[in-house]
Amino acid sequence: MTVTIKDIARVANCSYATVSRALNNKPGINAQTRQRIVNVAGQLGYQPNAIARGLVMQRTHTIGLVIPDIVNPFFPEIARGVEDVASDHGYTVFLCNTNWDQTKENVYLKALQEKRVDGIIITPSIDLSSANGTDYAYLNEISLPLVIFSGQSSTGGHSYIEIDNHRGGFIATKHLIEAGYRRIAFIGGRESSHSNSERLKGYKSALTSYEIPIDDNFITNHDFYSESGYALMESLLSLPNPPDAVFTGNDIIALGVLECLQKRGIRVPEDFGVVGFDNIIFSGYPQIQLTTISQPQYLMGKLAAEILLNEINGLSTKGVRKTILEPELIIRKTTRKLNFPYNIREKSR
Amino acid sequence: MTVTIKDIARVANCSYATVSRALNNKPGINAQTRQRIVNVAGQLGYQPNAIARGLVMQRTHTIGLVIPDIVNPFFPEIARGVEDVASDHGYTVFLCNTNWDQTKENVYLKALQEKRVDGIIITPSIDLSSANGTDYAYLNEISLPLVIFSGQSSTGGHSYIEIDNHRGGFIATKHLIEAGYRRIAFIGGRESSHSNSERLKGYKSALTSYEIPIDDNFITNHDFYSESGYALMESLLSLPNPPDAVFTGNDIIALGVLECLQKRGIRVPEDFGVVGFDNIIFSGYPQIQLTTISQPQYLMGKLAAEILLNEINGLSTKGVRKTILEPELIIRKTTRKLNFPYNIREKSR
DNA sequence: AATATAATATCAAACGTTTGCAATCGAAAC
DNA sequence: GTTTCGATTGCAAACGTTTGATATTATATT
Repeated sequence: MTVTIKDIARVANCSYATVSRALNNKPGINAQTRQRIVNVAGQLGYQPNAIARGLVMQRTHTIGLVIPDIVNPFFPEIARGVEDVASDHGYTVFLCNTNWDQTKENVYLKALQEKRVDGIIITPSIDLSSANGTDYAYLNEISLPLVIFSGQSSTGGHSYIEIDNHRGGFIATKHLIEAGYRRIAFIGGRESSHSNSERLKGYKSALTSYEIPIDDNFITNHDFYSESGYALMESLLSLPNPPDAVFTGNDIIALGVLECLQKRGIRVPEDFGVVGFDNIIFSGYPQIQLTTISQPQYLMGKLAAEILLNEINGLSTKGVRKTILEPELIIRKTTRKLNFPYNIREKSR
Repeated sequence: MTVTIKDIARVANCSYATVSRALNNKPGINAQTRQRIVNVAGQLGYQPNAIARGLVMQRTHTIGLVIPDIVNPFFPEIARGVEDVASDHGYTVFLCNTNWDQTKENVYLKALQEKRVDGIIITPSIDLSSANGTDYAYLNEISLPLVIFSGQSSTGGHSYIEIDNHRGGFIATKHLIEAGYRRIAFIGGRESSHSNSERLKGYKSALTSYEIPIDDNFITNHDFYSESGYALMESLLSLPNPPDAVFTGNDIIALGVLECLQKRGIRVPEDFGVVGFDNIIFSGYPQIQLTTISQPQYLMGKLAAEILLNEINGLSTKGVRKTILEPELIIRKTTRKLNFPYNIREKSR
């Protein structure tokens, strides 16, 4: 049925070793025979079998990308970044979407290893640094090149790349404070997510810096979905002394928050400020104009892939590489301008 | 380094044929030996080599998904759908994002075949039915199970699934007409895209049904991106006799259109109506509220994968299967309510 | 006790490549 | 006319599985 190297050898009248060498531009083949073989291969419509090749080469030119939520526009940009560099280097990527499901994450990781991918990029659905060891020990058991995206290695044994989430949370909150909001709440996503908990820490740190007391009732977490943002906003507003601003775990949550606010007829930014995180493309749309913290998504995807590919090809200098990017505050229309002489001085962090 | 079936055989003191059968729950193995082997495998941390298995089985439990734009929220939902059913059936999916680049599409298709995927789901970047044969002959040369997503087979040789784009274009335009808009323009995406040209045909057909003349100046095409929608809206507005409504090739374009309109201070829906296509999640957000044509994205992804898997496993009744779903008009806030007694009768299509 | 039968285990080929080593072949060198 | 050398080419093993055919063993049957 399918044509193999042996078929070519038969019609080109040579051994299949020669065919292999000719087709792969290996040295030591007569130019004419090479040409003859190439012609025959073309005529027969030969398509090399990457599976067979992978078996002997112990390399599949395949990488795995494990992400928690392909529907959040943050991740497609990442995926595009890794995919672009992967394909530029002749690699193909397995997409694994976990829906924040740890079990699924484990299943995928196992499958990827069985499929003998050359490396893995993963956004773990839980915080490796705080998780109890047993849960996520498996990540440390992976001997493949692996880069952790937006999360840190629990052992320090893997490269990772992320934005400085703590700082991101800090400048977001600082901005709210400077814009004159005082009762600032936090609506996070998954409590167990690394990025989420770092952002929360940044939030707390900013409040502390400005000597604003931290109110535990103002700190909420649930999901990285807008429904969750909507619901938590509802509950925050029903507090006896509700907040006048909120910093959210990501932009999607913020959209839910905005929806709630609009429904309640609360004016943004006049009476209520909101700052998101990620700067997904939709946050910049004129109807939304969400103030947020920017992550260079496509670039981060590219970087992650480059780091991984270097590691795969043994080019990385001494293994583990930690890349931390600077977050950037994007001021738009969901926070008011600083025009209150509040006379506040930021304490050093 | 890595432990193989032979290692297990050695310590379990049996042949590796036995190990294989034991681990795969094949019959004819003594319960005790099986248990012993399973134990050994566990102790050694054995991970089956899917590459080797794929070579002998001629099956990789892998499918390819080729889409033109992972960043358009339409496609991540699709991807999630196919991935969910794939993973439920023990399949892994290669994600291939072409950025509407035909060359890239070809490269990917070749790579997928070389990697011996069991099947492919593809949204072709050009219209197969109208493309000149040579260009897209390659799709017909693919002997793998293949389902065409949102596009039709040029030969009828492949299954496909899509929404009725013609009808979608028709009801979108009809709605604009019934809402009282009269100078209705079309801002499409890729002219060569199947779905786009079908939607355009539907648009024309609706105008004709209502005896509204078709103005070629009102028919524009470029990209499926919002920048393109913005730019084309600009140019339409600079026409001596500009339109008062627009039907766009997809929601993303509509967002660009809306942005332009807002910038120009044109009131929507009072003075200008816009209808999109796809009903991506963001179209429903309170700040956007775009009237559009709905496609059940996740479901379509699931269906595509199910059809493909059936074909792979030889379950499909007699090969080619054509699935065409009904589009649904979602009326929101970018078109005004029908409150003009225009006294118009729809001609039968 | 000898034979038939069923249960279990092994052998070896196959899947389609790559590659170290050996073999061949001309021609150049002596 | 040998010998030697370099350029080509071929051989065969290896990668890690699966599986049909066969061999072995234990049990049941007479």
